[in-house]
Amino acid sequence: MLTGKPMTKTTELEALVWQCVSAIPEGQIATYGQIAHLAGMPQQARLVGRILSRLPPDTRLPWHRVVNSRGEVSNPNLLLQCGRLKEDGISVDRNRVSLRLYQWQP
DNA sequence: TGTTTGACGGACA
DNA sequence: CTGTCCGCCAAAC
Repeated sequence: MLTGKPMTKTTELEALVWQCVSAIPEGQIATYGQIAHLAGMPQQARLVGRILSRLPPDTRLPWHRVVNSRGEVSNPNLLLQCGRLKEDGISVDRNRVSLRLYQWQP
């Protein structure tokens, strides 16, 4: 880690979240709560959302594969995320995807 | 220092 | 299906 920032608890969790998100296969999706759970912090889906909101715009992390528990795109930039999901071969209808069809089962 | 805000979630009406 | 309520918590005010 050469961030210069102190290794606080949240930055450690941040790295864990990044790792979980990067593991989501193309063509599949995960929920914020699911990532929170995988990262060992169940019940803190909100924190996952905040961590993703801080990602640099040029990141390679497939953050677009993360949606809320109802399969809705929560990202303020709906067009970008929906577009990327479609590139992954996922059908998006009214800012929504089918969790039943695409949710990742680790 | 107290309050509000969010890329959330689950229970319930 | 829609909407309300509450738990969660770091960051921004």
